[in-house]
Formats: sequence, C-alpha cells, structure tokens
Amino acid sequence: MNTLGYAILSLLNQNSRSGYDLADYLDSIWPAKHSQIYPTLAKLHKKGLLAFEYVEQIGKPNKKVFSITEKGRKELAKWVSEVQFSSVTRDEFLIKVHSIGLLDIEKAKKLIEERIAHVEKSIDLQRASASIEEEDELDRNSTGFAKHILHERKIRLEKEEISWCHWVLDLLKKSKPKRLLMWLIGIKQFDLGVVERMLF
Amino acid sequence: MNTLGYAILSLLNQNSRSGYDLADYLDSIWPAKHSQIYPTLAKLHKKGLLAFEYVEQIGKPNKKVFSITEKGRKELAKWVSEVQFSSVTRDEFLIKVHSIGLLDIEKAKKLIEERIAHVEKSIDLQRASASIEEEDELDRNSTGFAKHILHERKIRLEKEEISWCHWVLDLLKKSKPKRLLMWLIGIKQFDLGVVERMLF
DNA sequence: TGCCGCATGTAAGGTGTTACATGATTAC
DNA sequence: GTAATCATGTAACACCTTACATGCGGCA
Repeated sequence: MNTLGYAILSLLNQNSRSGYDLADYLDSIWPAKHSQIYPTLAKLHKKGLLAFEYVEQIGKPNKKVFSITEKGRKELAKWVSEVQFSSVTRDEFLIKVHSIGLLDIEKAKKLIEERIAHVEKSIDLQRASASIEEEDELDRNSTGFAKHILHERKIRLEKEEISWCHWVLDLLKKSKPKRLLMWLIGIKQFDLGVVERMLF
Repeated sequence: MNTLGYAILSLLNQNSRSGYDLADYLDSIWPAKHSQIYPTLAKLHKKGLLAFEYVEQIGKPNKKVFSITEKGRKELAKWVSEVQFSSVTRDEFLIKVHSIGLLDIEKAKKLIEERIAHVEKSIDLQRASASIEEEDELDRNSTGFAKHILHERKIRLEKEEISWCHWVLDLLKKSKPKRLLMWLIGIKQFDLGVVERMLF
C-alpha cells in the first residue's frame, strides 16, 4: 500500500466521494491527478478496503461514489497509529533564492514580491473554502476538527512565509547602500549618474 | 532540462564540488539521491554546462570535482529570472492529522508530540550546520547571503510549526471535558471509574 | 570480522505528470 | 462555435527511490 492509498482512505473515511471529487480534497494533504487516483481506487477496491455504487445524475455524467469499508477503516487506523512519517518538499523557489546573487536588485526584489503575491493568493483561496465550514464544533472526533486544525496550520505557515519575505526585502534595501559604498571604495573616483542609478 | 539540473548548477555556482558532496547540500533546496545526481551531472556535462577534473585523495577514493562553466552560469541566470515556480509538499503527517479522529486522545497527543520532537531535531541540526558560517557578511551577492536567508526561512517555518503543535495540544486538552460532558448527557447514568479514565 | 564513511556508478521498480480518448452540458 | 466543467479511464513518459556492484581505509 502506498501513501496515496492512505490519503484516499482518510478522505473517504469522512465522506463518500467520487474519484473526480477526491482530486480537489487531496490537494490539501497529498496532491494527485485523476490519472493516478482512478487506478489507486481500483486497487483499494480489489483489496476490499472500499466499496462503490453508481450514482446517476441529471445534466452531468454518472459517477462512481466510493465509501470506506470496515476493513479499510481498520487498515487506516493502524497506519495512522504508526508514529513514523516521511515528508518531502520540492520548491523551485528555494533554488531561485539560493541563486539570488545572480540577479540584479530589481529582479531580486521582484522574485520575493512575486512570492508574496503567490502566497497571498493561496491564503485567499484557503479562506474562501474554509468560511463555509462552521467553527464552533471543536470536538476532536468531529469531521470539522481535523480540517480546522489543518487549515490553521496552512494559514500560519503561509503568514510566516510572507513575514519572512518582507524581512528579506528589508535586507535587500539595506544591502544596497553597503554595496554602493564597497564599490566606491574599490574605484575611488566616481560618476554621479552611476551613483544615482545604484540608489534608485 | 529538469529542476534537479538547475539545483545542481545553483550549488556549483557557489562552490566546485563532487557528486557525492552535492547530495548533502541539495537537501536544503531540492533533495536527491546519488543515483539521480550522477546521471544528471553527466547530462549537464554533455551539454557543456559544467566541467570536471579528477582529484586524487589520500586515504579516500579519488573524486570528480565539478565546476560550472560560463554557459552553465548563463543558463542558470536565465532560469532564475523567470518568475514562475512550481512547488509540491507531500507530508504523511498531514494525512495522519486529517484522520486524527480515529485515534484515542493519548495516541493523538503522541502524534503531535512526536512531530514536535521531529521538528526540534531538525532545528538543532540546522543550527549546528549554520554556526560554522559567519553572519556579518550581508552583501546580497556574497555566497553567505543566500544561505543565510534560506536558513532563516527554514527556522521560522519550523518554529511556527512547533507553535501550531502546541496550539493543537491545547485544543486536545480542552476537547476532553467537553467530550466527557456529551457522553454523560448521552447516558444519564455513569460509573466513576470510566469518568476517571476519560479525564486522566 | 563486520560495519561505516567515502566515492562513483548502473538497474529495476515505484510514483507522478502529461497527453490521449470519449462524451454530455453549460456559458460566453 | 469554442472553451470549460463534469466524469472515468488508459498509455507513455519523466522523475525518484531502492537495491546492487565495487573497492579502500578506519574503527570496534
């Protein structure tokens, strides 16, 4: 059993859903495309961890709605109890930050500002989807509890990232005069036009 | 060209290194195993983006030390200037949190506490590797600058995660009496032994 | 004696993405 | 009429991990 399988079981444990729907919900815990979800659902079904029924719809294609079985719930519970967890993050932004020295100051600022925009957009999307849910349900076993704390986690981390971005932008502003100074010391004679271009 | 290629170019742009060494440094920006690094280095070399020389060592196997070429630096600079960045995080912990309702309160706490331990260990490792570097160099183009801000980013996000963990632990403690109360309302008659087990 | 670290690589297998295939309905 | 959304799937490819192969030196 691979991790995607457990992610799917985890979602189906809260609500029966179609494979198509799963893709959206998976994004928050273990992103996957349809082409990966459908074969995995078939595999889980073959193992008896979930069941499905065809649901006819009007104006839309029919769908297969999957639900978790008792066996599936047990399998999931067992896995969740195991303490180990592997985690990988691959973010192209980190590589670009690592090579930020290759960029001139304008492009460096742009890199960070684009990141801020990107993360803020994500926060807005997050808020939009969360506002539907009610927040007073704080019982640990309720469906809303897990979603609520995962949502809070994402928002906190994203806000921290934005605060870090502003911290970097500050450093970039400060580094400018220092760079100018070092350059002036290096050449000893200077042209005011060049100085202006480096400051503004 | 894939992203790993750019990650390698980015590291080699700061320092010439062997494939074996790259693995350690890659962890912070784009994790990869040796079996993936060596073929990628060969591919980059074939494209003329990097050069290498054999370095003999005493008491250790000889190594191939790679350095970036002018062509490689240009290719990297071009890619870094492009604003788009894709990012994926796949963390089993998120799935387990999503299914936290399946665990009894002790196991739920343990899940979060293990996470705290895990992240704190990572912070310690991070600090240990960073203390070697000097911090007064704040010029944007210096080798240390990028490492310094990436290091700060990681620490900030990890601290935020720990703070979130404590927030969750608090919620778990609060949810306990409420759960008990609801249970009592449900059954109307009760056994003190059961009550004690649910509280402590 | 056996395992760990250094060092470079190949092979096989699993995971994930992009593209293809089909087909109805709704919105611009 | 063209694209977008709903809906399920397969095929080909790219990417990543695990295992294998080799070999020296140091350590318990």
